[in-house]
Amino acid sequence: MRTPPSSPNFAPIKTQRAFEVICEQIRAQLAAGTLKTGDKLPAERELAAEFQVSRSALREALRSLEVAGIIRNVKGVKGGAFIQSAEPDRIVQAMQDYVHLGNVSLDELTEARLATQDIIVRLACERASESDLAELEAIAERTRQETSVEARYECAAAYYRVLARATKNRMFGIFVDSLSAILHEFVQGPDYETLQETLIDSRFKLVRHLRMRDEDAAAAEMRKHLERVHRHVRKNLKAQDAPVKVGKARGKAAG
Amino acid sequence: MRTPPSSPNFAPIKTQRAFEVICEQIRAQLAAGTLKTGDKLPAERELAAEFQVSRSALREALRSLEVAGIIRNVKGVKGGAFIQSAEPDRIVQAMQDYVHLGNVSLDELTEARLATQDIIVRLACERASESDLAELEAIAERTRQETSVEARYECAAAYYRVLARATKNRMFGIFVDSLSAILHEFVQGPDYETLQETLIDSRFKLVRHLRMRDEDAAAAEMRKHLERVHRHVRKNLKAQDAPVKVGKARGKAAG
DNA sequence: CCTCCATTAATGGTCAGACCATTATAAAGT
DNA sequence: ACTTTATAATGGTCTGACCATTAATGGAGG
Repeated sequence: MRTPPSSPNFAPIKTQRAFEVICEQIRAQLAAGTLKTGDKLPAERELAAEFQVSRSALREALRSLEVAGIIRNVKGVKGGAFIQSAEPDRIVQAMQDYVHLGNVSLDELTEARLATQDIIVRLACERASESDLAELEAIAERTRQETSVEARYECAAAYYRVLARATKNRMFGIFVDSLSAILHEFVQGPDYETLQETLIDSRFKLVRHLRMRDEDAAAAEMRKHLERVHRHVRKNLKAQDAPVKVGKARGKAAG
Repeated sequence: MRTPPSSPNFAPIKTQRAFEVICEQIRAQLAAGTLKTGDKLPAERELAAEFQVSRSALREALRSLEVAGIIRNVKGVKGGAFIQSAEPDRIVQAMQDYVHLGNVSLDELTEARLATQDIIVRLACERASESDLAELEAIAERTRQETSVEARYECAAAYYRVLARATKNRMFGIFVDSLSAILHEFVQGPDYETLQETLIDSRFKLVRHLRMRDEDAAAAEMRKHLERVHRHVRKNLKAQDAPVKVGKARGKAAG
């Protein structure tokens, strides 16, 4: 079973299913610019005829594209499949799935988050506009008024999102959103409230540092904050069965 | 059309389609641990009966899960839908789609890459085992022997992947893979070869720094390397029509 | 007893045609 | 001019069928 080091690089054969070919063609038109955001694809029955496949096969293709966030299906006359503008939701979903499949530990997530936020804070420090900063303050203020845990989480997510936006680089927004969404599943600790005052203080402090363009102070504040949250989350791992584990389950079919 | 600041937070209604409910249920079982990697779902016809939906609806659900990388469908007797172990491919695909939908510029990608690799190099510097380092050297050596552009790209991707793995944090691997895949579409410049010698040198130098655990030198080397690549890519933007643009196309249906 | 090959049954992939729910538009009524 | 009703297009679902692939079964031949 040895693999010669400079093997002829056989391409793994893969039965091309109809819907895959369709997806490829549409993705290709997307990459080529023939299709762009807002465009509408022909109706299903029509498209099926064009591709010369059955409607069900075509539908599976459309379903794939929809799940991938590329199109959006709308019912009724004048409905159809519309090319969507890019939303990071699907990436977040994909990362979430990845974690659920049991390959990433809480520590890894936290470390990635720490590192990512460090960059973000520093970039935001350079680039945040006054309106960004004002928005951050507004969100911090709103957090104080919210009571439900869920609403406060929403505020936190919004805060991080605005902070990421202040870097003027959308990639960071994606990373942050993904990590936030995943880590959110761990929160829900009972004494979540006790942290709140400290958290809100920290948010305001951070904005002050940003406004002073004090990169290091801002980064330090963020780090302190995240570590505090991490310690808290760690102690309150979602009760039942600690859904995230590292080990790879290598089991074979259990049918 | 104003949105009150503290609005009651109406949830956007959304017709629940059958296949979505199915997906949710399966995802839930996944998050709960009832389903785990390697498990096999019942056959389509059986599952459809269980959910009391038609086979087509069920298939659209399975298709979604497959596209999401959660299951893998295999034909034939003893075939079926198997829960997959986590592969970052889908995340990469999602990010690629995101970029294709026209929201991220080359500069953004490069900046994100620079920042990410900086972290990775520093962490790898702390944590890389000798076997990691040896593997990196082996890949660099192999790069020198490869001739085709495509093979060399493969080497580069492998190099970055191993480097990311050396951080012992899978999240970084995902980020890097995604960025690599996307940036790969930009490469393909004509004088790609002229860079090669410099590139390979750089790879070896980096490993030396890592082995000395000289974090700053390693990070600097990586930075220099990436900036060189970036300058090159920038000059050789894929001929035709520079597929990545920043502006948001806000057009409405063109059916 | 073992090996090899044809048969068979289960399964995913595809197809064809139908009906339902939703929705924008057109027509009709007031 | 406005409202109401019909109409037709469209996505979502259902039914039932057939095909291609594949693992297991079982028999033929050594």
